[in-house]
Amino acid sequence: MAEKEKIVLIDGHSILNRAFYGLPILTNSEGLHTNAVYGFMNILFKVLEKEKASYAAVAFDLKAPTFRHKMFDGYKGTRKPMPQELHEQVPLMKEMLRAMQIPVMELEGFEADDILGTVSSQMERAGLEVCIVSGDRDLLQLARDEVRILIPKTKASGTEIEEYYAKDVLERYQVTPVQFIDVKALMGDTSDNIPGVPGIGEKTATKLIVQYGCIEEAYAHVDEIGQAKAREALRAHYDLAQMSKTLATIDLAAPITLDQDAARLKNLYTKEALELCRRLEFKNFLNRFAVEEEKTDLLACHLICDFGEAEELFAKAEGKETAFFLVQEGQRLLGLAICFEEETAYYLEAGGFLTGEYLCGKLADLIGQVPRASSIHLKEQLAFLKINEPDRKKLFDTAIAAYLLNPLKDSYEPEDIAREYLEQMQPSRTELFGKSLLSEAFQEKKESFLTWVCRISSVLLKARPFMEKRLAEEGMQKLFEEVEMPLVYTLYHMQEEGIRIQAEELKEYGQQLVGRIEELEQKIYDAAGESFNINSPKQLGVILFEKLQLPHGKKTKTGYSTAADVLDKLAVEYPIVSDILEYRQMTKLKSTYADGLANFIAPDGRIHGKFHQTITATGRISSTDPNLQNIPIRMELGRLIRKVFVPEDGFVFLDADYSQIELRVLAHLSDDDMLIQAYQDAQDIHTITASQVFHVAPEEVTPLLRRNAKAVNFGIVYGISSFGLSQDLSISRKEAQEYIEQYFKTYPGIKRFLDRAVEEAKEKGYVTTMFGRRRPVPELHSSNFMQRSFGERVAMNAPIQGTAADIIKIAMNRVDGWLRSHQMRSRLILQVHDELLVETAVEELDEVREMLAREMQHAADMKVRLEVDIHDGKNWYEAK
DNA sequence: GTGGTCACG
DNA sequence: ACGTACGTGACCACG
Repeated sequence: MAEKEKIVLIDGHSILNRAFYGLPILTNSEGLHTNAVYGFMNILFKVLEKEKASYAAVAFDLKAPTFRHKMFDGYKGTRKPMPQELHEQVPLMKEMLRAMQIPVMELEGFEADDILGTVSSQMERAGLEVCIVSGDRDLLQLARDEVRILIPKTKASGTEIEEYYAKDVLERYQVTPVQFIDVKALMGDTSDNIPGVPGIGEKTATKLIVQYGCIEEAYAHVDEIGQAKAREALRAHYDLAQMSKTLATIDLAAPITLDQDAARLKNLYTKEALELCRRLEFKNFLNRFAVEEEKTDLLACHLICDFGEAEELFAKAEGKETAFFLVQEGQRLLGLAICFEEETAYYLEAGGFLTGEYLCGKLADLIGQVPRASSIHLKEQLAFLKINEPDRKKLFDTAIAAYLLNPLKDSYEPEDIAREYLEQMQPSRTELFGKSLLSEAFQEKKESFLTWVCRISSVLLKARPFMEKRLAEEGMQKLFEEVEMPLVYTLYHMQEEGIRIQAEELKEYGQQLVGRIEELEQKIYDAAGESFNINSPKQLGVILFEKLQLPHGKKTKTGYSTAADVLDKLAVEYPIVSDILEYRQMTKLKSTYADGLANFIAPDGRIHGKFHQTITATGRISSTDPNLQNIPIRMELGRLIRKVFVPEDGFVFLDADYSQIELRVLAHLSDDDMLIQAYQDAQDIHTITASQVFHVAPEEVTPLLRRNAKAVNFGIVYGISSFGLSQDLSISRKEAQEYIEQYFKTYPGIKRFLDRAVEEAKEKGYVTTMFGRRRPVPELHSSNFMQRSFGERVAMNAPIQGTAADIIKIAMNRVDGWLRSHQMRSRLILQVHDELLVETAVEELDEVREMLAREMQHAADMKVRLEVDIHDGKNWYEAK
C-alpha cells in the first residue's frame, strides 16, 4: 500500500510567538528584528524535512486576537498586546512564506485555530495524513488517528518536537482529544480568555471528565460528585461552564476551503526567498539556496604548478593592488591563492619547484612592489610570510576591518565578507569539504577546491575598497590603520615568543593539590553519608538540599543553585559546605591550571597561547589555548601557580599595570571636575570617593566605607544598577540606591556622561570610544525590560572598557615597536587587559623599565594622568 | 552542545 | 513583576 501523502498545517502566530520568546534578540544591520522569523523558518524546515511532507499551509489570525463569538464580546480577556518587535515581524513572515510559495490562510472573524481545525478535517477526508504544528496545547483537541499535533519546544539542545496522535493525548492527559475541550473549559485559560469554572483546576477538571466523559454528563450527575468544593463550583457556575466550552471549542466548519494544489510544496528556495534571507541576514539559510543561485561571478580560476608560469604571474602582478590567501594545513603550506584582476584569480600549488619558501618569498617581494595587499586572518599567515616593516602599512586584513565595522559578529570568514560587503554568496569550506583535510579536498575535489580558494582571493581584493570607505565614513580609519593593523604584528610576536613554564614545578604543584583533594573528598563523603560526584551541581544539590535538608537559596533553571555565593552563606554553619567550597577551588586549580597548562607546554619549554583580536564586543583582546588572561591571583594558593611562569636565563620579568585605568578613562570622558580633581590630589581614589560620597574626612574613612566606595566605583564602570550593587555589597536595594544617588550628587558630571551615553546609543544605535571604536547596542530598542536594561548598562560600560582597551593596544604597539627597533633582546610576551608582561634581558632592565613607564603613560593624552605600576621578579608571582 | 561554575580584568 | 552588575575562556557533567 502506498504511503499517504502528508500535509503540514502551521499555526502561524503561535509558532512566531514561540520563536520570538524562545530566541535571543536578533536584528539585521537595518535594525529590523528578525528572531521570530528565523525561529519560525527553523521549525518549518525541520518539520518539512522530517515529515517529507508534500503539502503545507500556514494559518494566521487576521487581526490582533479576536473573540471567538460575538455573544461574548462583553467578556474581557487578559491577553497582552503583541510587542512591537514581534509585530513588525508578522508581515515579514508572510512575505517569506509567499516567497517560498506556501499559502497563507486568513479569515475575517475567525481565529487561526478554526482555520486549522476546518482545513485539517477537510484534508483528512481528502485522504491526507495531517500534521498540525503549533506552540499551543489547545490544538490537541484536533488530534485524530490520522491527524497529529506537533509541538516544537525550543530547548537548550536544539528544537525538540512533541508529537500527539489521538492515542497520545489519551495517554498523556487521560482524556480523548474531544474531551480535552471539556477539561480546558472547566479549568479555564486566561491567556485564551476562557474563564473556566472558578475553583476547578487541571486536576479536578481531568478527574471529572475522566469520570463523566463530558461537561454535560458531569452536570447530569452533579449531585453524585464527591468533592464538595468541585460540586458547589459547578452548581454555581453553570453559565460560565457552558460559555467556556463554546469558547474552547475549535470550529471545524469555518467558511474556508484550502486549495490543495496551491498548498502542494514547490521550490521553497526561490529567488525572492533568497533576496529576503539576504536582507534579513539569515546566513545559516543561505547555503540552502546555493544550488539555485546563478553563478555569482564569472571568475576565471587558474591552477599553476609550473615554475615558469609562476614567475610570469608574479611579474604580471607587479604594481597592481593584490589580494592573497595562503592555504595551510598545520605547519605545512599547501599553496597560495592570489588575485589582482577583476575577473581572474590563481592558485599556486606548493610542490616541485614551487616550494613553500619560494612562494612566500615571491609573495613578500611582490608586496614590496604593489600599492596595497589584502588578506584575511593575517596573523595566522605571518609564520610563512615575513613582511618588511615599511610594507606593513600596505596590508589590509579584511577580518579586522569587518570586526571594527561590527564587533558583535561571531565569524569573519571570507564567505561572511562576501555576503556582507559584496552581496555575493559563497559556499564555505565546511559546506564544500566537510571535515576533510584541505590536502584531501585538493586531491579529491580539485575543481571545487580551486574555485573555493580563487574566490576567496577575489573577495579579498574586491571587498577592500568598500570596507575602507565604511571605515572612513564611520570614523575608524585611523583606529584601523594605526592601532588594529599594527597590533596584528604585535600579537603575532607575542604568540611566537610564548612564556616559559617550569614543567617539573608545575607537576609538583599539581601533586600537592591531589593530596588535599583526596582528603576533602573523603570528608565530604563522610559528612554526606555516601559518595557521589561533587563536581556535578545536580548531584550536589540533591545531597545538600534534599538529603541533608540545608536551606536552599536561589534556584537555577535546572535545579538548586550551588554557586559559591550561595554556599558561602551556608559555610559558617555547615562544615561540609566549606569543605565543598575548598574542594571546588582545589579541583579548579588542578584541572584548569596544573593539568590544563601542562598540556600546552611546547617542545621549547614555553606556552605559545593565542591572542584573538576579533572576539570581544568592546575591543579587548581575548586569549585561548590556553587562556593566559585568567591565571589565578586573588587567592594565595592559586597565586602560587605564577611561580612556574619564569623568564629564560639571563632575563627577568617586568610587569607593568595601569592603575585604575577605567576610572581614569571615566574621569576623562565625563569631564567631571570633582573626579578629575580627586585624581590630581589623591593617593587613593576609593578613599577619596568614600570621603566625598559619605561626607567624612579622608582620615576618618573606615575600611568598610572604603570598600563600599570601591564597589560603587566598580558599579559605575559596569553601568550601575541598584540591584547589582546591592548584591555585591550584601545590602538592600534601597541602601544601594541611596549610595548611587549620593555618588551622582558628588559627581554630577558622571551622571551627565552616563545619561548621555544611553541617550546617544538610543539615537544612533551605537556608542563610541575615545578613539572612535564603535559598539552597537541593539538591545536598547527592546520592549523587554531586562534586555533594555542590559542595553543601558552596555551603553554606559562600552565606552569606558573600550577606551581602556584602545589605550593598552596603543601602548602594546609602541612597546613592541620600540623593543624591536632598538634591537633589544627583551620581549613583550603577555597582555592582561590593563597589564603588560615583558621578558627583560638583565642588562636592559633599567632602560626597558623606563620605556615601559613612558610608553604606557603617554599612550593617550587625557585630563588625568595615566599611572603605571611596574615590578620586576624572577617569576610572574614576584613581578606582580 | 549547553548550562553551571569559577578563574581573570 | 520582571530578575542583573561589564568583558572573557576552560572545565565538568549531562542529555
